[in-house]
Amino acid sequence: MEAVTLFKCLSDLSRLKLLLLIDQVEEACVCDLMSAMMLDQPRTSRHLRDLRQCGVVQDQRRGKWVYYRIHPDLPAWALTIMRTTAQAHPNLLRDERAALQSASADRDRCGDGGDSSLNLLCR
Amino acid sequence: MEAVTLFKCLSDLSRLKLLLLIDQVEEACVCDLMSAMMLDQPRTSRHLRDLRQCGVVQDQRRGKWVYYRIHPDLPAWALTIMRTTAQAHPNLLRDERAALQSASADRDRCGDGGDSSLNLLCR
DNA sequence: TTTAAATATGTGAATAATTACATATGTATT
DNA sequence: AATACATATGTAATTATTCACATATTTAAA
Repeated sequence: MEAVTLFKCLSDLSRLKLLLLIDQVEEACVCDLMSAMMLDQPRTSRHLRDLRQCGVVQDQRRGKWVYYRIHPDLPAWALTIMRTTAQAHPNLLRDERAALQSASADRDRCGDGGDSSLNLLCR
Repeated sequence: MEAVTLFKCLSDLSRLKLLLLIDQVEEACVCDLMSAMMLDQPRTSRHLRDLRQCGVVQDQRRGKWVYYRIHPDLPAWALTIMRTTAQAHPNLLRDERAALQSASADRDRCGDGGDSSLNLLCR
């Protein structure tokens, strides 16, 4: 991966947050990411597509949901850069991480493949 | 410094190279940077101004020349990111570093404040 | 005080990135 | 097969970035 490619991905605040968030939670569906980021659906999807096309994340469909995670082939230096950034900015993802955690907690409570319409945070 | 600010600086190949090059040689004048990068003067100057405005480099005029160096207040995480990138891409600056070294060697040979018109590489 | 070298900037054109809104696709459920 | 939910994409408008060319500024030297 070219250095500039990664930096372009990281040079937009939404994409940067999405990427660091995905790294921190291992895996997340678009649904949870957009609600955690308070970003509308098309924009979330487009940013994720950008990240995917750069090879920095991987998507996997499971039923209705599409889950994103860091691409397994992402070189170590890229991970180092992402994590260095996250460590140096401990508050950058504060709200988003809290929202994401409570969303997935809610889903766990309501059943995983279950009716997400009960989950207010996932809409 | 905001993370996105640094990544914007690094998301253009010329700026990335300029920045890593400056870091590696401690200090360089615009003159040498543009010849090493084989970039025209206005573009070199504009990129350096961008880097300066983001607070990532510092300029200092000494006579006719303006010298750029990494800003002393640049946070450690930013340096880590730059150097991680450089380490992971050992060939990125190969030609530029060679050109820069031979240019400064030439200047040393011809005398430092001296007539740079004899220095073919510095024009 | 003219000249030349080094660097910076004004400005319009060209390109690229981002957004907004509508609509399409894929999947499960009824 | 009809419906609803999750996600993706077409497209036009907006905004930001980059570029090219000319010109300005600063400094040293003649």
